[in-house]
Amino acid sequence: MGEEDPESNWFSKWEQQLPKPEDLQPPSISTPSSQPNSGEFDSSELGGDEPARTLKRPRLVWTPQLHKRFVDAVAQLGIKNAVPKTIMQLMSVDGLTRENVASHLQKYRLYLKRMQGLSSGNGGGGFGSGGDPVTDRLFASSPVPPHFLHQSHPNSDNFLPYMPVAALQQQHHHQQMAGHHLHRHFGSNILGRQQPQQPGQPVHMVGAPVRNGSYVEDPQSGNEKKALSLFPFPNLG
DNA sequence: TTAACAATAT
DNA sequence: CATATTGTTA
Repeated sequence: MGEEDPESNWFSKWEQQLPKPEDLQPPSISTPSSQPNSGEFDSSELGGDEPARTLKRPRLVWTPQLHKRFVDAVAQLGIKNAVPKTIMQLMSVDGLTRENVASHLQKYRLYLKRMQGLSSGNGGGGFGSGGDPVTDRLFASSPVPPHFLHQSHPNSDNFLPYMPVAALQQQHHHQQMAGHHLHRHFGSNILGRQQPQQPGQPVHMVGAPVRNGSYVEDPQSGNEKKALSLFPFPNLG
């Protein structure tokens, strides 16, 4: 009885939160009658769901849209302030955690670094070693600000391009003391995370975790953990 | 204690 | 390979 299937809980809700299906809608999907609910599940599914903490969520699928917001946030913040927490807050993506951004940020930095050292005219048609076109595909789908490749001057403080970032408002409230639980009442937020929608861009979530394209594994059903990297990009094939 | 970062694991 | 997770340091 220990193991259960918390996935479908907040999961289905996330999907409903989709902002708008840009133009992706492959044929033969949308089969609502088939919810991968492996039967057994907790019947305590009242409005007091708090799956945000403690439960493991499926691997986040970084869609180009999500990455776009990521790069956008980093660009606005500047490399200097581009730290996971700030980026996450500026992205205003529901459900996104600091760890999620941190992990992606790490890879993104590697991507930038790689590009710097390798920006030698290799226009010849052949990507040299290591230059996996597939790997860059995601990052390539988003324009990388040029100043990203610059080194922050140790002396010059921050000269951010523009910082209307009122969203950086940190919750200078009582921080959750470790060792005690705190019951909270969520309104429309699925996750136990508050989203300070302040800045001029009251954008909501972008990017779906799963839906026509990527798929998350099923912990109960065998071991088929095949996350397909298929995003709706007819352009970048 | 939190958070960033690096290294590692899945 | 992509993301998660962990370890270490600030």
